[in-house]
Amino acid sequence: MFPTLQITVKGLLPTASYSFMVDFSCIDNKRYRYSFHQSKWVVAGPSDAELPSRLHVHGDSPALGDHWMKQVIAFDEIKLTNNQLDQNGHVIVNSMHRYQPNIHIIVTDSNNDYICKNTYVFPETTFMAVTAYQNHRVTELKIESNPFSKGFRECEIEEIQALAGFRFPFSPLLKNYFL
Amino acid sequence: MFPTLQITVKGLLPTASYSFMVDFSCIDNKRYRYSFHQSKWVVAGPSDAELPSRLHVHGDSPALGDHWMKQVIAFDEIKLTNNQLDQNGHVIVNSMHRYQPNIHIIVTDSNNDYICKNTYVFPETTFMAVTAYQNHRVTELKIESNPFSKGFRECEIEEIQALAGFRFPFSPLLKNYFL
DNA sequence: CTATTATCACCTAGGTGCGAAAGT
DNA sequence: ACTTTCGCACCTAGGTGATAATAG
Repeated sequence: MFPTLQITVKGLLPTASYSFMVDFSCIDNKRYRYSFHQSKWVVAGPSDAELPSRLHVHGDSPALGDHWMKQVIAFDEIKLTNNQLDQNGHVIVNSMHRYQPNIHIIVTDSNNDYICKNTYVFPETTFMAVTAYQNHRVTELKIESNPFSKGFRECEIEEIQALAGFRFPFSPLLKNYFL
Repeated sequence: MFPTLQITVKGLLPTASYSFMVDFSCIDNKRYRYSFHQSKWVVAGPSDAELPSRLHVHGDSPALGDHWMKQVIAFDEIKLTNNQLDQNGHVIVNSMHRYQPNIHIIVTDSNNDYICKNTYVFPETTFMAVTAYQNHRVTELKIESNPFSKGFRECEIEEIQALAGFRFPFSPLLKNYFL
């Protein structure tokens, strides 16, 4: 899942135990398709049948409030799949449906038994699940922003940097500019 | 550090909180050199000055007894250095000295405050710290056993497997045997 | 026709010993 | 003469979109 869902938290009890979890809810009961003509997503019918969302538990859970508060909490281990039979623990979603990630903060006692939870929802994190990008500008945005997509960047300076193996303007070997 | 130091534990309290740590003690006050003639390490003088060993804390710490008991505990994040000024948190050792890893299990309360600890020492894990292998049979052993050294293996079958991209005797494409 | 899957080249990130060079 | 450092090729491991093949 890129970009990565990440949050910072304040106000936890430093020595209390918390677990952080994320699930995904289908935002409406609709299936979408992308209208190339209108350059936007349009409703294509009612939503497909959906299994209850799998809960993704942040790998640091359970941990003390102190731990969660001292750095950005990144849910960079979340993987999505459209395979309803998935055995890898990935979160199952329906392609062409809109989703909203929900962040749950669970408070547990020293035995990690449940005490209570709060749920936080950030509407700006909604997204459309797809198996292929429908809009080239989204592709471009991802290529520009994801380090693993550097091989697809067209920006000239980036290409030369990749060939040269170093960053301007610090060149250990000037001749490498023209490989 | 390869091979990786790893242990299994039994008999912890499933809901008590533990931290696992390793430090390294110089086994004797001697510096060694490798006698190629005698094919063994011989004492070369008194040990060099040594700073107190850095403590390596297992990344899962603190965690419940339950967590530690349900899988092998691998200290695969330990890194050794001979740089006394190291800033990366690696464990500092003197080259050409013999070391013994010591495993500490610390029990903490729900606030992660210290309660008590036990230390376990396995003499079969002693090793000589080096900056270059002194005995080619050690090099060979490491090349054969470490997956990251596959590029140096001479065993023919391994080489062909690497080229073919699959393992005998299950060949998706027989012609690939002779690449 | 549209959506999905599988394979691929191309990356990031980092763990190996080799061998030349440098240090002591 | 012995020890250490550094850049290198070669790996493991896995995250990208492109593309062609497949499914429905």
